[in-house]
Amino acid sequence: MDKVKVTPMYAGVHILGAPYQIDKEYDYVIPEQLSGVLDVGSVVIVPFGIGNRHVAGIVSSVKDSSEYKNSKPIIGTAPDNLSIGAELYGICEFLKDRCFCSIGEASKAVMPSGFSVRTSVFYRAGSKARDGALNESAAGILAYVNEKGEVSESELKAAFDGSLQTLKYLCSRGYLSKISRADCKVNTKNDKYVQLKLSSEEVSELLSASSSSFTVKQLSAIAELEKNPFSPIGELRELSGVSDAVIRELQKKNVVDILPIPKNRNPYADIRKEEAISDFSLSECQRRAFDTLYALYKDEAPRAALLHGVTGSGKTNVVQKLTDECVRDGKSAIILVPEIALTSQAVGIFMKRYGDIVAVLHSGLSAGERLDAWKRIDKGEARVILGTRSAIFAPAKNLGLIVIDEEQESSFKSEMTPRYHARDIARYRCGKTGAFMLLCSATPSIESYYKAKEGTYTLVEMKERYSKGGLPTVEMCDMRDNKGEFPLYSTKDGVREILNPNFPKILSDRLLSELKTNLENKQQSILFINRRGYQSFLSCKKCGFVLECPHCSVSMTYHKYGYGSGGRMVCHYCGHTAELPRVCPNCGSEHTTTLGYGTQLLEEHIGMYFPDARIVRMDTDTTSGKFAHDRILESFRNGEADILLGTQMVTKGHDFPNVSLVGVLSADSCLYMPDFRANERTFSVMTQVIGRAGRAELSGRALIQTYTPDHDVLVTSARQDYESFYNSEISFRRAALYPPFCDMIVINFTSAIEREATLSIEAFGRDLISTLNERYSDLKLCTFGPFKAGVYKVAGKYRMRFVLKGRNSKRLRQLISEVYSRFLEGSNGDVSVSIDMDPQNI
DNA sequence: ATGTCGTCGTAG
DNA sequence: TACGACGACATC
Repeated sequence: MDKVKVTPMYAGVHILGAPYQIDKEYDYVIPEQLSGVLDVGSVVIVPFGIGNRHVAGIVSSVKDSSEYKNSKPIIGTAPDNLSIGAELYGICEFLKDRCFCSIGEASKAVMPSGFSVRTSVFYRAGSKARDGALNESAAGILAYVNEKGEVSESELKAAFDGSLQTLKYLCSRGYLSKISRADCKVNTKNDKYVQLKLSSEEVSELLSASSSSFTVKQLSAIAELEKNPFSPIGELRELSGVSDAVIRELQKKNVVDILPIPKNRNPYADIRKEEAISDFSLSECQRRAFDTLYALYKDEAPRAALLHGVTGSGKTNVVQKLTDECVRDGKSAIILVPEIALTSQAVGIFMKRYGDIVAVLHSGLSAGERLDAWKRIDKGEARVILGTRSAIFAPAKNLGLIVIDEEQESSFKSEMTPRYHARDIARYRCGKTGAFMLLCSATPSIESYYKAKEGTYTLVEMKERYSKGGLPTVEMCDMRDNKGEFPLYSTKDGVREILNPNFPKILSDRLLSELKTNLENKQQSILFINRRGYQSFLSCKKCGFVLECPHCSVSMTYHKYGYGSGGRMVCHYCGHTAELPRVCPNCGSEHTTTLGYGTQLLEEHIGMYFPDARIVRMDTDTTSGKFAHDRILESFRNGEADILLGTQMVTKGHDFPNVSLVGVLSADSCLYMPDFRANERTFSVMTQVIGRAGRAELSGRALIQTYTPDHDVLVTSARQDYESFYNSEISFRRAALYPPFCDMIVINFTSAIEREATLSIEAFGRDLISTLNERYSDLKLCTFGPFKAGVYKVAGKYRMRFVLKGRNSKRLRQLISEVYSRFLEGSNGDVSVSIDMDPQNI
């Protein structure tokens, strides 16, 4: 007898737009025409709710029976039968369990790109219209719909304002019927560019005219545009020192166009696989590491390893050789890097090596590009996947290897819902597929190193530098002894004038003389400083007032624009800007002053000491444009500048053969942050930035300016002595009960209404503690709070938090999920809650 | 979230 | 008696 093939008749579906409390599997009938087409992970359109609104859902199971008696039928599928597949659907469930998000929110993180489904509502003539008196507006709407046949709700709203009640009335009386339709969209992201519409003659005429109808700011924007007549609006804003409003004004005056340009330039188009793969051989040390890792990779069981190698030990080479093997075996590899800026470098290396089977995934790509890459991976055409955090969701087929480079970086943790850590997803995927997970770092996170020591991961160490230069020599520069910088004089017109009387003493004599030496020897230097902007705050000498952002509880930073005197106060949290006040807003005194220093001031300062030095500054303000990052690094690498100064960005794994000096301006500003990971981060940053010196032939040296030269973290990082640092840090973590000896859960409450935030977090806390005592007393859990977040107010919203310490067990997550759902059911939307498992910032 | 249904208060 | 506001309730 022939086997009868049973086609499943029902599909379990999760509604994508459903909030957490009601996010569960709903059973739908699979209609005839869709039988056999649907599978776990398929995106479908279904009727939902009493009004049968058409909404998007994702198939979570297919089955031939359902408990539920009144299942509705599935309407249809997304275009191209879009499906994330069973493996990625599994990740969504994992995310829901770990991050307390809905399947819909999880799938948004996992799906190819800005895919979205919008439901629109239409009205058409009803079937059973009764006669009767209609008021004027109802009759008008009815006539309008009857004439057009079918009209969208948005059109009706526009044509007859506020007609919602009337529409409802007409529907309930059968005059009209409501139709819901869902359409799927792939959003295109745009960059705003400004295009100058004047010729250079017209511009010079404008600029030289004694009086004109343009303001100073408008003219400075035009002058800047002349140099680059087509530039991103953000870059123009920074370079010319004007706000968007000024640029919009120019648009009104018909001098510029503001154009939305889809982010669709493919930055990697011109990189092609080289004819012959430029091969290299591994050093003895690298070879040993590779052999161990290769054996683990070959093992069928899921394995994980931590590759700990000092800066410059050539971890990338080992990773490449391992990827070679993975590719040769016909498997896929996912390689994660911490930042977009680092992808281009990696892309160069990998494209040349593997050509067309490389796919790149990161948030800087256009929606179309990302969808493209996603599909190539999904079809199995691309097998070497390179990207940032979200690339961990790549639909790789036959996964063999996941590499996380610089695994300690906090950028692997998402700060948006779902607040996942790429490392956890990697572990989950490797567990499911038997792939090999490799974490790489010169300064591993304490958690990972602990796991490696405990044997959860295999620890592989590389202690030798690949290059000849050896480790840089490090010198602590005790700023308490610093006698101050030598004064600079100008002798213009025979008058001796001190040029830098008001500058804070931020550079030690040592650093200045080393910089001088380097300039004379035509070698390059890198300076690292932790703050951007010109000066960190504005304060009144008379009353002590400090200018705060009106929307946030932080002080505003002074930013100088260009090298004129113009500048504005900027909030680094919400982006709000304000004029520099002439007098103290509190007491009216004229004796206000700006204090502290940032990248801009340092740049200006260095420029005064070394007028002939070519300096580039790299911080978020100078890297807003697309590829600005690459451009700056490339020009520095090519020797077009002598000194590179900037924030964290300058510390990341770039190879600069001609850099022999690294200076850290204020090592102390990284320490003493109110975060239990402050030491770890400082150690990591210090080690990385020191490691920038002396990569090739040159021997390097590093100068660390500090007020606490004996600080354990600085001393150990100066020696590049991770082991000692780890030992002291791990005993602190053990004593104070911090990860890895517990898991932390932070529950954040945010509301524009201060009282609401306080009241709801208190209610939540009460419910949590009583539920814990009554029904979860078996859990060992410490609760702290509620208290205000470190920065209480951001962008006008008050933030409260509740902190839990305990073991991240199934049962703990159940408790949290239960209390969270209960809270959501009773909430009115004034307060938003987010739950963060093992946050990177406390 | 979103929409429906039932109960209650107030205007007519 | 009738209509609108508000809360409970369900979503396959």
